[in-house]
Amino acid sequence: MNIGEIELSDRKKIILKAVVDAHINIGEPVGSKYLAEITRLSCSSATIRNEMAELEELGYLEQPHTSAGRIPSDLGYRFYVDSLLQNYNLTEQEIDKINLLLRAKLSELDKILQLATKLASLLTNYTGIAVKPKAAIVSISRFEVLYLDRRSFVLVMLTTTGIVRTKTFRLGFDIQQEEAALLSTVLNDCIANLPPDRITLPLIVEMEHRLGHNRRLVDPVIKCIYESLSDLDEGELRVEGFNRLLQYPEYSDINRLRDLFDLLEQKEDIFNIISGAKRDNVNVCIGSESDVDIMSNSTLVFKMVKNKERVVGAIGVLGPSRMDYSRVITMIDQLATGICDILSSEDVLMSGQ
Amino acid sequence: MNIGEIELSDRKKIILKAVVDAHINIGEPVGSKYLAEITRLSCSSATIRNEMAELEELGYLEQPHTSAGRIPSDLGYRFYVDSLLQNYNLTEQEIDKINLLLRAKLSELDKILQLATKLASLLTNYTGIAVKPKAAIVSISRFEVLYLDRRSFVLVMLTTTGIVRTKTFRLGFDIQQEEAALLSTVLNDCIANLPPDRITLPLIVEMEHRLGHNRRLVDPVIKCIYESLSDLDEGELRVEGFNRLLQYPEYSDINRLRDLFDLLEQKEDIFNIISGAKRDNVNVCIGSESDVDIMSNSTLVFKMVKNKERVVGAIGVLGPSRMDYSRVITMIDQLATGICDILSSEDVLMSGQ
DNA sequence: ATTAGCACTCGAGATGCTCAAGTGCTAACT
DNA sequence: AGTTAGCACTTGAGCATCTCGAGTGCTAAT
Repeated sequence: MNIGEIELSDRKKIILKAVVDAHINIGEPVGSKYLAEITRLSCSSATIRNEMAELEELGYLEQPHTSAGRIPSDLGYRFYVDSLLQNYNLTEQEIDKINLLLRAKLSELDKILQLATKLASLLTNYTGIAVKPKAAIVSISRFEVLYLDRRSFVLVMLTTTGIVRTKTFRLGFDIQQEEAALLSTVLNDCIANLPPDRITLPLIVEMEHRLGHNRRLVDPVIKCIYESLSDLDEGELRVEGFNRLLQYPEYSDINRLRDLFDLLEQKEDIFNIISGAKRDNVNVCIGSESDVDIMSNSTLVFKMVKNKERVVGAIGVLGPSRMDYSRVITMIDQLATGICDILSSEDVLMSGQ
Repeated sequence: MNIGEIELSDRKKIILKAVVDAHINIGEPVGSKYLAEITRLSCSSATIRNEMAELEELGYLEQPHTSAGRIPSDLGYRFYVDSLLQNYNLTEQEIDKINLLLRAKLSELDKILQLATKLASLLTNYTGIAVKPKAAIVSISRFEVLYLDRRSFVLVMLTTTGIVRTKTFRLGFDIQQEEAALLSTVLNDCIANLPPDRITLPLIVEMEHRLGHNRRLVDPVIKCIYESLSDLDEGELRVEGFNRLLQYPEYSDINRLRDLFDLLEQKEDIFNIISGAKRDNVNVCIGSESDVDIMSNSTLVFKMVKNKERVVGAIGVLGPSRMDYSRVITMIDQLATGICDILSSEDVLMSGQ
C-alpha cells in the first residue's frame, strides 16, 4: 500500500508474526526481551529492538507509550492476515459441532442462519453475526385464498423469491366460499407479478368493480400486500453472543462497548461493510479499514452465503482486532461453505428416500 | 409483610417518599440535610436523621456505608410503588407516540409486540422487553397444498391457535397436481387436529398406503410438521434497547452488566418471573423479590397483553431499581392496554368501510 | 418531642513514592 | 556492517498516605 512496503526481510516477518501471535495470546504489549526468548531467532533483545523500531517506522507496529512493548497496528494485522497466517486445523469436536448443524438440514434459511450465528459465536468465543440482504424488487407471483369460515379467510402470497407470506383476515361481515375464490382469481388476474409501484389506482378500481359488493375487501388486502412486500426487502441483521465480548479487556471500557452495541443495533454500517466486500472468500475488515470509526480496535470476519451463485446472506464474527485469526477464518469458512452446501443440496432433499 | 409494618407515621411516609424520589433523580444516597431543605416538613436535619434511623430499622432504607446518605431498600421501593406513588401524566408527545403505534394497526401480533418493545424502551429510556408465552398444546387444524409446478409445492398449515405456517418443498422427482391434492386430503383426514404425540406410526403407515407411489413424501412432510409444532410452542423473548442501560451508573460494572445480559439471553428466568405474575394490572418485580439473584438492583415492570381474556404475551421494561416508577408504570399500562384494544378490535377491521 | 452542637466515620480524590518493564542509544565486538 | 552488551531514561501500575467533605449518632439543652 506504501512505498516502504517493497519487501520485508525474513527476520522482520518472523518478528512481526511473533508480535501478533504473542499479543493475540497475552493481550498485552510485547517487549523485545520476551520475543528474544520465544522466537527461534538466535539474536539478542537489542537486535530485536532495532528491528521493531524499524517495523514501527514502517507502520506495522505501535507503541502505546514509551516504556511499553509494541502492539500490532491495523496494518500489522492486515499483513499478518494476508501473508503470515498459518492454517488452523479444526479439532474433532469443532468439526463435529459444525456437522451437527449441517446434518440438521433445517427447513428455512432463517433458521439455518440463526443456528449458524449461535455456532459461530460459540466456536470462536466472539460475537456471531448473520446478515440477510435487502431483497431485490420482490413481487407476488401468486395469491391463494383459503376459506376458513364465513367470517374469516387466510390470504397466502407466494413471492417471486420463493418466500411465502400469509395473513389471516377476520371480517365484520359474512362471506361465501365462492366469493373468497373470486377474490383470489381477481388478485391473480390484476396484480400478480407486479412490483409494488405498478399497482395503480385504475387496477384497484378494476378489482373493486369485479368484486361487486365485496369491494370493501380490496383496501385492507392491498394494504396487507404493501406491508408484506416492504417487509421483505428490509435487510436483517442477527447478532448472537454479544456478551462474550465483555470478557475481553479491550471492551472493559463502557463507552467503547456502548458504541459497538449501537453499531450493531443501528445495522446500517454493518450492512455497508458487508455489501462492500470484495472477496468471494472470507473477508476480514480490520479496525479502521472501514470508514466506520467505531470499528477501531474491532474486526469483522465474514463470508458470503450463496445459493447457486445468488448471494442470500452472510455469516461472520465480530471481535477485537486482537483476534485469533487463523481459527476464526477457518471456522467461518467452514461454516459458510457448509451452509452453501445445504442450500444447494436442497433440490435433492427428498429424492434420496 | 412484617410485624413492624403496622402503620407508618405520615412524616415517615413523607420522608421515605422524599428519599426515593430524590434517589431516583440524583442516583446517589440522600442525606438528612438535603432532605430538610427540599421537604416542606419544617423540621431540622437532626429530626430527619432520627426518623431515617427508624426507617432503616424497619427495613425501608439502607446505608451503603456509615458516612453516606440512605438509599431505599427493595422493601422501600416496594412500599413506594404500592402506597406512595403519584399518578404520572403523560405528555402530549408521549401520547402521540403511543397513538402512532396504535394507529398503525399492524397485522400480526409479532409486529405489534416488536414495535411496542422499541417504543417501551424509547419512552422510558430503559430496556424494553416483550414475551410471547409458550403456546398451549398446538395442533394443525387444516392442511392445504398449493401446487407450484411439477417439482415443487407449498404446504400451508393452519394451527388451532390461528397462526399459519408454510413450507416450500422442492422435489427430486415429478408430481402431478392431483397427487398434490391427494396429499392434502390425506393429511387432513389422518392427522389434522392431532397433537404431535398422537401422530403414531400406524397413522403414518396408513398415509403412506393411501399415497401410493408418493409415499416418500410422507417422511419429510411429517418431519416438517413436527418442526413447525415444536417451533410454535417455544416461548419468545424480545429485547430492545439494552444499550440504554449502559448510561446508568448501576451498570457501570462490567460484571453486573454481563450477568444481566446473560439473564436476557438465557430467557428462562424472565419467563418464570412473568408467568408467576399475580396481578392483572401492571406488575412490578423489584430487585431480589424474585428468586433470581442476578435481578438484585434491577427491576422488571410489565403487564400482560390479552386478546379476549386469553393471555397472548406481555410487554415491559427492565432497568435499575432506581427507576422512575410512576412514569414507567403509566407508560407500560398505556402501551399494554393499547395493544389489547387493537387486538380485540381486529374483528371490526374491515367492517368500517 | 425537637434541635443545636460536636465528635466520629468513611470514602473519594490528590499526592508522592517505588518498582519493573521496556526503550533508545552508544560503544565495543565479530 | 551487523550484532550485542550495557546503561541511562521514561513511564504507567501499584501502593501508602493525607486531606477533605459529607453524613451520621449521640448528648444535652430547649
